[in-house]
Amino acid sequence: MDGRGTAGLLYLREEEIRLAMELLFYGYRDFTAGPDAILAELGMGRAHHRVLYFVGRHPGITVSELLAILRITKQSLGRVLQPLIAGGYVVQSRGRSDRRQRLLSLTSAGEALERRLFESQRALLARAFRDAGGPAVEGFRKVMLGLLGAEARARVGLRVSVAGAPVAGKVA
Amino acid sequence: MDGRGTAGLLYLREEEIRLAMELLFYGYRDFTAGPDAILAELGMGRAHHRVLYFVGRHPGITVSELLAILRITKQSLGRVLQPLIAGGYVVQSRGRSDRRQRLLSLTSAGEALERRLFESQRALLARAFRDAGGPAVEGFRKVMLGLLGAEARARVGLRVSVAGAPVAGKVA
DNA sequence: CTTGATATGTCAACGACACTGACGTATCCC
DNA sequence: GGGATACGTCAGTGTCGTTGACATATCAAG
Repeated sequence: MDGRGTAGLLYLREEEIRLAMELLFYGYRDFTAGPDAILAELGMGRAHHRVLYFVGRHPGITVSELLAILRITKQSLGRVLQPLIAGGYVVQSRGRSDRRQRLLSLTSAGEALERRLFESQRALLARAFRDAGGPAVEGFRKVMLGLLGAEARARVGLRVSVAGAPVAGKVA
Repeated sequence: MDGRGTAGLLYLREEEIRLAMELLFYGYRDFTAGPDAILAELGMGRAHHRVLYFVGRHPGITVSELLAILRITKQSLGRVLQPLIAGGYVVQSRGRSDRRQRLLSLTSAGEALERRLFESQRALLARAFRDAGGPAVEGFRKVMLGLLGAEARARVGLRVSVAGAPVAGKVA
């Protein structure tokens, strides 16, 4: 009736791809809206959140490692890290084996703020997970993992493969 | 053995949430890397891509509608729209029923560029979909939809519910 | 036909967050 | 001692968002 033939499949395929693109665009934006609002009140932005998050996840992380995760320059990190240190959210300590390193950790104030930002996103994500159901969450992880480059996949890959399973060992 | 009791469940739950957060962070970044590189060669950025994308999706869209989708100010849009018009990627035409409106459409050059950007992301997304499998893709859509706010959900919600089904009607 | 609302454009200033390039210091390691 | 490494910082630039103010064209209603 429409004479599309195989082109019809390509059309649907493209629609599926574009739908996913829009879900990622809107989803990422709405997912970050909560923390953005909280941070704005404190005169901070998304870059501060990222530092708080990864320092919280990796206490004692070096500046170099943090730069590699965020993929920004040290100049960019400095602009956001200094206020966090001055504001009492992050502390530096010299490396024990290598005294050139500055190991970063959260203060209790830093932990509290990171927790507050986390809870904002946790609420949204937990609701989305609950509404979608367990198998859907598993599918979500699979697809998202496929979007990661080699470097990022190496960072989270192991955790994806065991997510949901009651593993007692360290997950970091 | 570790005496966690119910706290253990909460711990795993939090790990699951943090994993999703990191997947979204790394995934969004790596997903946009392809277009970013192409656009950089043309002296454009991600904002130009978004305009090209949504104008391509909605030929004849008004400036107001585009602003509502992107959630930016007209000043921000202007800075990115003017170069696209000057570069011959987008054309404006006065609205027929309302001559105040400037309806936006892509030129053939605009369509070609949008197509090039699209193909870059399509390749990545198609591979992720294929590797993950059909049910996983369905789960991905469900979870992502749950992250959208009411406004964005109204824009893509209908399409999500019928995605994958061979619907002949209009999908926009 | 005047008048108020609407759609759009634009000037100016600013802020957040990224970049390159260059340089300095402390420390490590050979 | 000397080169490499880890980190910090100064200076300049670019993208992309913001607010505020103002101009113009057009619509829609009294």
